[in-house]
Order: sequence, then C-alpha cells, then structure tokens
Amino acid sequence: MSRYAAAEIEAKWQEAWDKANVFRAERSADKPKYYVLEMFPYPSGRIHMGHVRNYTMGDVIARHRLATGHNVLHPMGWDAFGMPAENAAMAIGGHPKEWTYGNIADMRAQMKPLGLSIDWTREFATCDPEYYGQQQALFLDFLEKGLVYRKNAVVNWDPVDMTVLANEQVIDGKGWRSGADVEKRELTQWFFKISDFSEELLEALDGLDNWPAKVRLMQENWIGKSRGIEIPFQRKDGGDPIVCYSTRPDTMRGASFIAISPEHPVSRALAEDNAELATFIAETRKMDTTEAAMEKAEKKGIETGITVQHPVYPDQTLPVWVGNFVLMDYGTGAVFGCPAHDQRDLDFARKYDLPVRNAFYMPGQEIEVENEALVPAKTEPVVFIDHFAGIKDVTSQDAIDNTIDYFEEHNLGKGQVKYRLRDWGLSRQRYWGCPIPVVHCDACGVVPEAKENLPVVLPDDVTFDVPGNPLDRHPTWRDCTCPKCGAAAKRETDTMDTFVDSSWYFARFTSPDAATPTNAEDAAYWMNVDQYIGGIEHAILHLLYSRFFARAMHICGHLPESAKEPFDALFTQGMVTHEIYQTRDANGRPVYHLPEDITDGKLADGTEVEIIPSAKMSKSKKNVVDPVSIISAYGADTARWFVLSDSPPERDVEWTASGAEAAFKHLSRVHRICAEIATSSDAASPEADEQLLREMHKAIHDVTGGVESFGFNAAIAKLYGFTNTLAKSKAGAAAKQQAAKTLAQLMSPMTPHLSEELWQTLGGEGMVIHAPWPVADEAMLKDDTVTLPIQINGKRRAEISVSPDMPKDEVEKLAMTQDAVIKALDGAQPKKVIVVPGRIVNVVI
RNA sequence: GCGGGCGUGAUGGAAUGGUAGACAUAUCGGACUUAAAAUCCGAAGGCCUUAGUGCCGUGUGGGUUCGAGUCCCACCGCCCGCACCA
Repeated sequence: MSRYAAAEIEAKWQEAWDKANVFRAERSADKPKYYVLEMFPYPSGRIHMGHVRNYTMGDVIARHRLATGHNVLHPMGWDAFGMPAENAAMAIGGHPKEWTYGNIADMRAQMKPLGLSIDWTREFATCDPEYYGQQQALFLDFLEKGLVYRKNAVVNWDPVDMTVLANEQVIDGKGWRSGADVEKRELTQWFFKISDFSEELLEALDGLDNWPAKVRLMQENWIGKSRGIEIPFQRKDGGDPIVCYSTRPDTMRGASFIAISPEHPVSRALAEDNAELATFIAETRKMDTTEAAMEKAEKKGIETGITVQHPVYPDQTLPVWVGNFVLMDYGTGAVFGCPAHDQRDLDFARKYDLPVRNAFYMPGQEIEVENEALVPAKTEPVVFIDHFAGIKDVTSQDAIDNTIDYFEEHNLGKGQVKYRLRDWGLSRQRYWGCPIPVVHCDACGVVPEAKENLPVVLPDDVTFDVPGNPLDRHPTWRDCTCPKCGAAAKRETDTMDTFVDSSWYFARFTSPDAATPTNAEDAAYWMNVDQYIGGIEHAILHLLYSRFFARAMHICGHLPESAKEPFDALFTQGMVTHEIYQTRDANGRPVYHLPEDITDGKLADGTEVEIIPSAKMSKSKKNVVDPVSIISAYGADTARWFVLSDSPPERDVEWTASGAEAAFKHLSRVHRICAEIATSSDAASPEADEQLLREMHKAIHDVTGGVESFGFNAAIAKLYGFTNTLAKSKAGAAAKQQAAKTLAQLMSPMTPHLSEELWQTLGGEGMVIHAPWPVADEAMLKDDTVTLPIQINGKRRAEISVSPDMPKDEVEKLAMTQDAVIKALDGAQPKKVIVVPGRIVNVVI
C-alpha cells in the first residue's frame, strides 16, 4: 500500500486545477457570486505562518462556496509601497523597486504551493504604475468634488538627518538613526475630508450586522461623537473671550481653572514676550506626537497671568493656564478644569495648588474630594450643590442636557456636536509611494495634473545614500509644465500614505485591467466583498479609511451606491505564536535561538535554554517557523490542517512541532484508512451501516456548520471524531465507501489536495472540487435516546436515559423515582422541579 | 493614560445560561516486534489514613439565577489600537 506522499499529490492536483482553470473568476448570470478577500500582504520577502493561517481561512470559505454552487472571486495582490523598501535601500543598497518586485516574486513562489484557490490572473501590486495611476485619477476626482484639501500640519522632524520621521521612527523623542531630539515642524499637506462623513460612518455601523461587535464599537469610539457645549469665558483684561469646549457642563460649578493648548493662538501671542512660556511651548513641541505618549506624559502647565470670569458665578475668577495635555485639534483647544470630577484635572490642581470644588456628591454622602476625583456614571443619580439650572437630584446626563438648555437660554454658550475623528493627512515626504498628481505653478498656484498625463510615474534613477526624499533632489523629475497655463512648473514631491493604496484595492480586483479605476459592470457584479478576513490590528484605520473611500468613490461614480459599505461581512483572525528560546551571553544579554535548533529544550551542544511562553512570531525573537520548510517536510495540507486546528480562528494559535507532526500523522492515517476502504469488499451489515451513516450525517451537519461560522477548529475536531468512527466501524464496503467519500469532501476546504487524491482512490466522479457539497439528512440527525442529568439544587446527582420526545411531566415523574432524589427529598415535597427537555432536570429542595 | 479584547487540566482548546474539560498534544500503561520506528488499544483536572451517587475546581472578589466558564459590577494579568508601521 502506498504511503501518503504529500509532495507528489499536491503537485499533481495543483496542475489539474490549473488545467481545468477552476479558479478563474468570470461574471456569470447563472450562479450567485461570492467575493472572498483576505487582507493583502506587504511583500516583506518571506511568507510567515500568519499569512498561511489568514489565506487558508479565506481558502476554506472560498472552496466551500465553490462547492455550494457559487461563482467565487478570490484574488490576491501586494500592498507594495512603504518604508521598509526605502530602509532596505538605505541599509543594504539597491533600489526599492527591485527589492519590492524581487520580494513579490519570492513570496508568490512560496505561496503557490499552498494550493490556494486564487485567481492569479487578477494579481497586481500597488506599486504598479497601472494601479497607482488609477489612484492618482481617483485623487483628482476627489479634488474636484472637494474631498481633498490642503492645510498646515505638524510632522516629526529629525534635525540631524534633515528628514521627516514616522511615529515609528521616533523612539523616546529621538530619531531612530541619528538619536537627535526630534522637533515638530509645520508643513502644508494634503488631507482627505473624512470628517465630513463622521455622522454617516457612525450611523452606518448599525447596519454592519456581520462585523464583529468589538470592531463596530472601536470604530464608534474612534469617531467619538459627543454632545457638548462651547462656553466663552470673558477675560478680565478685556481681551477676546476664551472659548472652552466641554462635554460635562454639569461640573461647571466646580470649574477652578482654564487650560489652553500650547498651540492655542492666545498661548502663541503671549509667548512672544514671555520667555518662560516660549520655552514651555518649545519643550511641549519636542514631545512625541502620538496620542499615547501625550496621555502618558507628565501633565505640566504654566500660568499665563490672564484670568477669566466664571459665566454663572461672576464673583469667581479663574486663572488661565497653558497645559501640555490640551489638544489644539480637538474642540476649541481650550477646556475648563474641574478637579473634583476629573482625575487629570485633579492631579493638575494638586500639583499646582489650585482649588478643588465639588459640583455634586453621591446621594446620602456629602464627600469632599481628596485624591480621587468623583466621576459617577452619567446614568447614576447625583445631588447637585447650589446648581444654577435649578436641578438637584438627577442623573449627570439630565444635568448636562439641562445645563446646555440653560446656557443657550441665557446666551452664555452654544450646544455643539463634535467628533473626535480628524481629517486624514495623506502627504508623506517619501519616495516609495504613489506621487500626488499636482504641480506647483508660480502663476496658477497648486494645479491638478491633467488626467491624460497620468500616471505620474516615479523616476527610477534615485539614490538613498543620504536621508530625505530623493524626489526633492532629483535633477529633472520635478520639472514639468503647468497644465493650466503651460508655463514651467514644479511637481509635488510628496507621495501618498500607503493607507490610500489599501483603501480601494478590493474594488480594483473586480476589474484589474480597466482603463478607469473601476469598470461599472464589474464593480456592480462583484461588489461587495462578501467575506473580508484580516487581523484585528486593522479594526480601526484601514477599515474606516476603506469605508470612507467607498463613499468617496461612489460620489465620483466609481462604485455603485450599494457598495458604500464595501465589506458585507468581516472576520478578524488571531496571530500565530510560538515559544521563545533564550540563553544569555557573557554580559547577561538575551540570545535567541530558532525552534529548529532546539531538541528537548536543549541546543545541539547540550546547553539548556530558557523557554519563554508563546508570543507573536517575530524575526528579532527568532520564534519563527518557516512555512516553506514545513511544506517541504509535511506538505501544504498538513500546514493548512494545523493552522486551522486547536484554536478558534479569532484567537491566537500556538505553533508547536508536535502539533504539526500530529497533523501529518492524522492525514497519513486518513490516507491509509481510505485506501483500505477503497479495496474492501465487506458485506453489508444493516445495523453497522445505519450507525455509520447516522454518524456521517452528523459529521456533514457539524462540519458544514463549523465551516460556515468560522468554527474551523470545531469542524476539525468533528472530522477527527468521524475518522475514528469510520476506522472502527463494522459497516460493509458500500457504506464505508460512501462515508469515506463524504469525509474526503468535508475535508476538501482544508486539505484540498489530499481530498482530491482520496476522492480518486475511492472512485469518486471527476474532481472533488467539482462535487456539490453534501447535505445532511435531518432525519438521520436525531438520536433514539438522550441522557438527562438530574440535578438537586443545581448539583448533578443522577442521570436518566429517555426518549428525546418524552413529555415534560413524564420526565419529571421518572426523575422523582431516582434513588438519589428520594434520598435527598427524605419524604418532603420539592419546592420546584425544572425540566428542560433534552437537556436537564433540576429538583429544588 | 484612553478605547477594545482575552483569562478553562501539564499544553492548545470544547461547551444555544443546562452533565465543565469534546477533539488534539505531551505523559503513563498495554498489544504487535528479536529490537526500534510505525500502528493499534487503554488511563488520566485537583484533593482524601472514609475512594464516594464524596469534596473542590473555568484569573481574584462580589452579584443575578432553580442553575453561571457563559450575564452584571469591581479588581489583577496579558494582548491589540491610539491617527506618519503595514
């Protein structure tokens, strides 16, 4: 009997699929379409287990849909622009373009052996001029519709390398290469007007029923709609009032200071003749621009000397401070501080000895705030002290509403709805990205490039021996003529954020060769993406940007109205993790070791290694397993089977050598069992046949359910069980062959090559990929008897075996005859008996 | 810091509010073998001088419920995101 020769089987069936052109997606009216998409990879050069897991999941869905009669679109491409290519060029020389296309070729070669059901004819990379040229066309359309504009924004500036740094390149406030203190610099940059869509993007979340609730919630919080109020505070020195924005005007009575942003016009004006303040503002500008860093940084302030009047209690005077924690981007760049009811304000007040005044307290306990701010939930009732709007015992939410009304009635302020969502800055001062297609003309100003001049192609003759954007120093690339007046002009040298590239690639896959960004018929037919799969790390930005882009593309006529929400269903999968093996060098610094160098917790020379629990696979920790070596050792089906087993897809899965070995052994076993069954001539056995077929229908039911609901691990557990049943069954050859063919089919989304081989061995007709998905017979799913546990006061004490249809009162009667029940009751009547048919009986005493 | 998530045997994990630990790994025992590998069969959450229809047990502490791994509150730990990483 032949062994399970994965390499041979896999090559053979991949060729057969190619020949039959099974994965080619063409529009068709006779079948329902199904578009399944996994987030496309960045071409780093090597595929990793995370890719294998992600693409295998998508492949299971795609192959299952194929088997259920759908016209499936399952494309693949490359998110190919970005910093790593430039970093590689700087570190090892070469050109980002060569590096990137070389990596794509390598990764494609590593991916193909997985046997994914991908229509490779639709493949593209975002760095192809054919793709980014259409992206430039989109940009021009957006510009025309007022969806893009220019404004000033700050960037991280490395004063030594004379270059703009990404947040990732700023480490503890210093440039990652130069180590110099990073400064902030203001540049004129392009922005997408995503904030115009705040309300729409928020409201439409409700309709995304097939998105994880957590992602919708994260997006809701990110958009951050708040109802608040703008309150002008009159300056005692007669200057323009300082307008504060607050979402908690119910705390007004406790206001004891005003804090304004260092970038606030008042701060800037004062700094001109206040050296101390100027220094403070300069210091603040050195802070990381990330929100996380701002929030974690020590809250500092400096008093301006300006005072304002409390709008409701005119005898109260509040000092105005400049605070490093106030963001100019949000609200009005000024807030009032209420230390009693806000922890940050309280810490600030304690630090600078500012007064702490309660606005309210909890009913029944009049607490003075000490070191912990009193912040009740908005729905909790509180007692207001001396409140101007005449409210006493109400919830904070009611108090907020009343206060806003009161302020509006008395002309003291204006209710305002605000969103946290900011416009999307897309300008990047880098070479390896999509050029922004505009020119700067001395006479006409900023002029969009003419569409017939697209694509604006990146020049190849650039060098990376010095930092900064090579486009800036290119001798001729910038030179162009103004599309408006024909005079000599200069190209924009900024390129687009790589998030732009990934915000519409899903639409481009519907017609990758179209001469416009999309083809209307193809987009109408294939959109939306029926199932999108990717990492939870993209829960906010990528998905929100894509939702915005779909709307903007609709406005410009590139997508139908129905594609405004481009992803019908979203699934966020977990990572592949691995243990970390570590030893220490002479200086006590950690040294990491590759898993393949470890045997029984030891290195080849016998040195014991420290085992650190599972963590995300990363090159620096060396806890990586190369899919290529796994595939050559065991085959793609084993790798696919393993990444789907054990862990639920949304959670992390730990790669273990023993697990991979076990997956291989199992597939070998299935191969062997099926080969035996194929040649078996056992006579039929009515009882055993019936039993096997019942189990087969249960397996069809459970595996189908698992595949359709992302319960791949559960589906695989069921397949293990069914394989055992089949192996032990005393059924006749015919029943066994039927069961084995079904097993091959049920496994085919996960182990497509092996399934084809088994199907052929068992005499199945054609290829399993063309066989319709089996359907479970409902009548075969019911058991004759069920075991009901009997609980007494919630603790299991006995069990009875009954027909699933036995009426409730009969089940109760039978339960009462059980020894354990009689003993526990001791002649008394039970307080209550709960019978859940088919589930449980609980006797309450 | 803020927003979101997760926490179950030695390990990965299963479990529409209804028998906690399915399935798998590692481990141990047995069969087969001259031997090993492979294969097959089986044991197994913890506790106990009472081995039971016993007690305890799903990060910690409370709560709701006839019944909680599951729902609610608080805390602890870990993970993801925080707008120029992709």
